[in-house]
Amino acid sequence: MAGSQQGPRARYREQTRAEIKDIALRQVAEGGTAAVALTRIAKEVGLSGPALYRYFDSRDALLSDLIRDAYADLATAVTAAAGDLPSDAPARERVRALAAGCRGWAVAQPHRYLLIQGTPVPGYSAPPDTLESARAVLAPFLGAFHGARPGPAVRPVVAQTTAWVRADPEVAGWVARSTGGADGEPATSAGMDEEAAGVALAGAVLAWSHLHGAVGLEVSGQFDGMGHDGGTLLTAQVESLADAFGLD
Amino acid sequence: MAGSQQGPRARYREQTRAEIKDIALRQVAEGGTAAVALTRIAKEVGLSGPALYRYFDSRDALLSDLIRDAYADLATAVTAAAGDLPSDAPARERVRALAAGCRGWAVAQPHRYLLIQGTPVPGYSAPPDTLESARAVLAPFLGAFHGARPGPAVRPVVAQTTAWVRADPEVAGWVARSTGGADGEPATSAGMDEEAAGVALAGAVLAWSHLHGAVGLEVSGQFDGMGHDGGTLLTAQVESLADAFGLD
DNA sequence: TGTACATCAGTGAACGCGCGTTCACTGATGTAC
DNA sequence: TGTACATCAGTGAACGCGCGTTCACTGATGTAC
Repeated sequence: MAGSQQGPRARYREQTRAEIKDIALRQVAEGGTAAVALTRIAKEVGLSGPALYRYFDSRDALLSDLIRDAYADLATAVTAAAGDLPSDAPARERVRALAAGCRGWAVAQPHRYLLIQGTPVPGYSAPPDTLESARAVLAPFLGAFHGARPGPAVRPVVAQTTAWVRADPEVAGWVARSTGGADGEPATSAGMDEEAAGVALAGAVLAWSHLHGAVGLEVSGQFDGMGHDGGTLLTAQVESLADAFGLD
Repeated sequence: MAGSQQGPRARYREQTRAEIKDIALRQVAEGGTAAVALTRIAKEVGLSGPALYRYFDSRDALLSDLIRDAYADLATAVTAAAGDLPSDAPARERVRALAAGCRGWAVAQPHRYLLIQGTPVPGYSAPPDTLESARAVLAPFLGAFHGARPGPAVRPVVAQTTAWVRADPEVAGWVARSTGGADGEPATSAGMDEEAAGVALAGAVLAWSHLHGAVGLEVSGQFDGMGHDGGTLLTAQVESLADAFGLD
């Protein structure tokens, strides 16, 4: 009834879908998004070209799926990194772990990271649920920055995110839920909590930007031959960020 | 004799080359690197397809030129931003100006920035002089971070860059030259100066990473609908960086 | 100033390629009575 | 348990397309004497 129980036909179908995606991912790894070609996928999976249309509506639909999966997977990795910590771990350590988890995932499969972060694909518009997945990645960071004491350097960002939270109740609700506040609390309406939400959101967005910078440079190979370790760079940025937010 | 004096034939040639590049750039803006098509360029510029081969050896050669130009142009913009400052401006202000200059250039022509920073193009290897251009972009930052006092958060990066400077005399020479030290000084060999070079280089690399993060997120449109201003984010990161390096 | 020659811009035809996608059709697998 | 029907996976042929690039060739523009 829940759909998890499925006949052999449906199972085989999922299996083939997965195989198609695997091959497509390998093509991404080898030549970027532009190198994904249904014709070659079909050949490799042992099907005729048109047969692929039983599994994906179009090439774009396939790409959308890959991006969706990558986001979801990254979110899982980051969440797992948070889960490995003792629940009383200090905020700074949480941020460290989250950042390291994110980088670890990206470095292990650069092509999938580029799928998320890379140049928008020509003529291709991201699937709408991407936003939701992006939020899933950010959510753990919100918790880590909840209750932080932002210093002067980052205060303008806090002001901006606070305004954002105030203006968009939907975002406010998301932040409130993600910072682990009980669902019952009216976190959305109380003025004090809006400010706290702004702080948490500012931290998360800044963390995301730091990650995008350090990991992006590393993954796109800009440090090759520079004798540079991307991890060191990211760590430095994360520590600076933690300092700027007065984390313990 | 210097080649700047040229006949009308050569001038017309340069003009056509420029026109071809303009159209190619517009194609990049509209659909990414993959959308650059010689056939369509030829049609638009009023030539037959094969005629383009009088101006560029191949499609890859054309793309290389675009990337080269973008790098050079960004370097010019950043250098100009540095030049607008009074020569006795404090280091923090220098970094601010440099970062703002870089972002300004990128935001004004996002597609060219993506050409530099974006996902590596499938099957395309960057032209060798890219490295030199990248250095030209970084050079002004070296000057700004020269003589900085790095705090604990960024010290691991400094250690790494110092080791790098020590190991690669060519890089050491570049840093020495770019920090405005007189060419006569043996900046490469003296131990004290190697440390200073490491500090400057660490600052520059970190600045680059911060820029890549904030500007990259903004340019690839990840803040759209977030009610977020990329400039605020970048400023916050730059101030944090300046703090971490103890800039005045 | 005029002529002979070299250089260069540009053409049109042709190459083969792989691409995404549609269509009408076949055979196997499930489902309902 | 057996039969009738619906669903689904997969095929092969065909579509038109735009692409990068090569080739042999023409005509205009410069250069040398």
